Amino acid sequence: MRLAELSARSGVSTATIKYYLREGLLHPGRRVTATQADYDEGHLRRLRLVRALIQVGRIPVNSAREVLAALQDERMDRHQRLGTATWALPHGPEPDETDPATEAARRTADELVDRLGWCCGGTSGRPPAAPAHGMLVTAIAALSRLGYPCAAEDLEPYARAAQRIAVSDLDLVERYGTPDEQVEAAVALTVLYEPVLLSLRRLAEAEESRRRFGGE
Amino acid sequence: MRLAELSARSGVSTATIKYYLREGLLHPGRRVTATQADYDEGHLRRLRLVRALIQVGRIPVNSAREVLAALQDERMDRHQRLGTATWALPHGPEPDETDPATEAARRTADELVDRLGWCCGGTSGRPPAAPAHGMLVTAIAALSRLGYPCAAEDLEPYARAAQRIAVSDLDLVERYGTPDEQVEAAVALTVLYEPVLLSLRRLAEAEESRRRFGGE
DNA sequence: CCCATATGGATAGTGGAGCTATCCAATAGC
DNA sequence: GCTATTGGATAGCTCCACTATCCATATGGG
Repeated sequence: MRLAELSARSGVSTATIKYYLREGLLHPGRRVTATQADYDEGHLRRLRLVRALIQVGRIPVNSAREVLAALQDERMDRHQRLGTATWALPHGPEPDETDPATEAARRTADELVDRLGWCCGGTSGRPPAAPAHGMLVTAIAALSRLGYPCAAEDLEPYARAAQRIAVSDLDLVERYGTPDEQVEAAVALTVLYEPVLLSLRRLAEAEESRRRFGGE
Repeated sequence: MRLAELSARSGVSTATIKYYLREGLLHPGRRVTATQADYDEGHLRRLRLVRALIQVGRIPVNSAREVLAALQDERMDRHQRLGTATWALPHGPEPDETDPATEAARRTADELVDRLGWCCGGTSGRPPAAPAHGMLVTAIAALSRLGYPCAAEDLEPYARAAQRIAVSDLDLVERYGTPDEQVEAAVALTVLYEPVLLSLRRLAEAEESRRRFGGE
């Protein structure tokens, strides 16, 4: 299939596809002549994934490139590929180390991780802290700077919920046969279930707020 | 306190504070002379909230203005103010109605909402669907376009987790005395717990992935 | 009282992200 | 042969969140 057809079948403009090709999000097609290239179903599939990551998952183009690179890196096993892909996801500003709230937040995060018995994510020892850990610390610091409580105790219900969610996630992933499929599934599900989760939470909050405060 | 002091105490540059004043995220200070204005602790607190929403919650400036406007609109009760504020939060692209996947996604979302017995969020009848509902439909459509399963059945564990999270959220909110404080708390917690939740999920996924696939 | 300094306000400019429009030479297909 | 289309390169556009400059007006140390 040629560029125009790839564009028609994906609903993405040729200009944008060319942009993704330039940015390395999409492999170049097989060159047929000097002025023509051939794209296959794999390109279509990849293009749809790229669009989903960028438009639905709101991942920046640069991060998307890294995520996609990780999921086809043959040198790593499933766990490593998933880890590398997750590593590349956007994770907001790094904690501001000059702020005392950050240090307290770090302790809270560590305590939480300890309570749950997770071995990744701690600051002390072990592999360099995951970006998600910095993200957590930044958010806790912001909350406490505003005077909102978020001790390990307050966060625990959220962490337990996250744990159950992760189990569901990996259950979904294991429905797929080959490790390759599993890794793509893991990335797609990690990223695309984020809006699902956030929107469900907002709907659930509305419901709970209605239940408690409705009709005042 | 004058602009320079507000800047020093908040860690936000005077240029940025002026920008927020222009954009209506921060009330102008009390004018003392033609060239001086006086800012109080309320300004400092508001400024910290604005920074948290924008930097940690990654809310666009325009949305932040609407959110902040809602939380001090005296004409509404708690439930309404919280709803209006949540309404203004960013929610990604609207579902693409020309795509058949969208229609299927809408049915899935409706079925899920039915199963849980939520009365908001449905498409049929009742108040105009919450933006979060569109966000959910878009995400489900994107997933199914990629060939990933997300029937109501698959989503139910996520929705149950969201429900528990919403209960925790509102419990935290109810720690605050006045409705005004509660509304601010609700908005701050809705927005600032999003990164908390996402980062906890990523950490939990890493843990679960290590448990299942680690050391291959 | 004087004058360097600081202040608040207005306006224009910056840099990054994610496309988008234009141009071009080489071909495909009639 | 001739027109329309293709892939590729490049420059431009729009939006966003700031940021830098300018200016008239106070302020405060001497």
